[in-house]
Amino acid sequence: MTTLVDVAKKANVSKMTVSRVINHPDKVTDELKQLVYQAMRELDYHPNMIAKALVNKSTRIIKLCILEDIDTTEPYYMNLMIGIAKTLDLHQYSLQLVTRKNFDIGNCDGYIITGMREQDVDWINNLKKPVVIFGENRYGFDYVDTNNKAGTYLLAQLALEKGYERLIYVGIDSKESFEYSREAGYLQQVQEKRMMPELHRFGNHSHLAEEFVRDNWDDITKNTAFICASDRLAIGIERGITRCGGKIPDDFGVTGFDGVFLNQVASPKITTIKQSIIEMGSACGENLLDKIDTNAKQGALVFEPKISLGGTLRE
Amino acid sequence: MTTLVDVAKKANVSKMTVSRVINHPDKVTDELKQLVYQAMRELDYHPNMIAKALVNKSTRIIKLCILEDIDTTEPYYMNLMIGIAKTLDLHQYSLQLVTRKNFDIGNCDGYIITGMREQDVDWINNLKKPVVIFGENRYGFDYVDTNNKAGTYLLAQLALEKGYERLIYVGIDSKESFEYSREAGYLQQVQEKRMMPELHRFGNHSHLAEEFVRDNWDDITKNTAFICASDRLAIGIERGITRCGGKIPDDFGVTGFDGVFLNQVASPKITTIKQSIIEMGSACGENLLDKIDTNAKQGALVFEPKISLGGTLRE
DNA sequence: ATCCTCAATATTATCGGTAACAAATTATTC
DNA sequence: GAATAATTTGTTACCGATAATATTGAGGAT
Repeated sequence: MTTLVDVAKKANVSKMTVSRVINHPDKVTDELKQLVYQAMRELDYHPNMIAKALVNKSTRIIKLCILEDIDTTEPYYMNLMIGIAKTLDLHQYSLQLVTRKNFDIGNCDGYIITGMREQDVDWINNLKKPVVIFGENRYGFDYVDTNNKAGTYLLAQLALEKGYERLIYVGIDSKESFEYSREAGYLQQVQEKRMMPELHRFGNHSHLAEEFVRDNWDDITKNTAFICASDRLAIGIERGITRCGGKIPDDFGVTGFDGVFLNQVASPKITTIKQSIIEMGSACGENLLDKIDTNAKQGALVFEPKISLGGTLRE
Repeated sequence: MTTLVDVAKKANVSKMTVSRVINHPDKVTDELKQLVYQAMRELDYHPNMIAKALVNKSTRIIKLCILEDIDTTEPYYMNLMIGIAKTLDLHQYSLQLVTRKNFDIGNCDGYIITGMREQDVDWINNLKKPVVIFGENRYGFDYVDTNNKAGTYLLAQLALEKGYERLIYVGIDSKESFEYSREAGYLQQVQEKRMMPELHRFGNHSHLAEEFVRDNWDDITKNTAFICASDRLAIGIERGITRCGGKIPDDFGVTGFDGVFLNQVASPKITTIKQSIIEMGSACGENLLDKIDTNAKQGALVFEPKISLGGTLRE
């Protein structure tokens, strides 16, 4: 392994100059800088992160804290982890998976938190290290998420374009920010078209949505599309309609949200919002590392939603 | 953060003595050792891994090299990674995901390799850092795997106990060690019972197994059980039998192998071997870290298979 | 020419450990 | 009981980087 000193010798400067070329290039004359760059190239120099970490008193560990229950059959967290790990590995950081319980065991340089709820706010505010939240929030924490509002807005728009005349929103019975945003997207679309909003909320289980359809089958007129807040609910609606003898997509439309795994099981596949969780995970990592380096607020990083066409809307 | 020096002061010894208590406790008198332990406890001392890494010229990075294509919807690799990461995090190592292509970018302390084939042997032999293979092999590399032979042996035994009178083995058309072992398990069971072995091999796709059933439906007598080398093949067999009007499990039995995700989609669920990939991943990590510390061969670590009962065998 | 700035570069100390060597203590031998 | 060997503990140097401080040298003012 070539070190600073090797480069310094080759360039005929002190090792401090080499260090400065890397960390404060503006404080070195161009002439020397060129010499140093040249030497670094010739020796294929890569800084030793461990030495850096030692003097910076850093750990090169990032903790990923998942506050909700993990369903390992959902590739959601797999993708999130892959995305985060990709970035962290690139910078030679190590990812540590923690829960709220073992959160405080061992040091780290920063946190990525997902599944945050209102009750976690105080706790997060008191953390001493940089934090990035995966999932939108309204408490001013830096976060990365899909544009939830735009997602339902676009799906509702698409449903209307396909000729469905009534839009029923099927939401998740929860006070989380993403749910409000998804409702807001639906509402905005419906209001722009001067339609009657119809909202229902359930726990995020397919059978609850299915029951809803069966219980209200008589009131569900043909040419209705259901804008659902999750694929899970959408699958329940789809099943309910099919069991009641309704025809998808001819007489009824269904849209979901999330579309990672569940969609593979549904038939026909749900028209839904496809989130690039891997990419978003990477972004979480990048944001957090930036924040650690510069100590600067990162703000919100919002990914624009992409519609994944299934067979639950016409055409 | 308390350091060696803090502990040394408190215990009234030199920091070298503290270091020795940690790394070479046999070279320190019990008396001093007790003093030092006491001080460490009182100050809640945890060694700084980064400093350790610097002086040991280690990177605290382990590369996980997956040589086959990753299907992110299969929780297989997710679980493997979770298992490995769990162990590595505990020891403050960082996991880096690499492919054969970007394998040489950046340093590391050791490798975990999965999906190894014959053609990779020379390459692995030439690696300069400790290696543990995930998946059995016959080239003397340290590895972690399920006892593949015992798996099919047990499933075949179970099928016979349930009264199926003919056992057909449906294997994967590949020269990999695990496949030979699974065949061997079936063969041993069949030979012990002095039955005629019947082996078939296909690429690992459900539709190939399904076609096989349809093409040979006339020759497939009632009361036959299919011992398959993978869940994927088992699902194909299951579908083939059902489509041909056969009754599972009354007239036909099916067993699989692996049972991570696919099994959730099958109906009825396949009776298969359940592998605790997470645990095996942890074991890979432990083995590798041991190997890095002690430089000693770890040998093979074989997990005994557990049968996961589905609905594809009688009773 | 002398003194003073200010910028560019070099030197030194430090992060928290460990190995190699030196010193001190104890045990063994004749 | 002195000489020597063996064991235990302490000192020093070093791993590879960076911050703080010291040094050098060029240009400006007097």
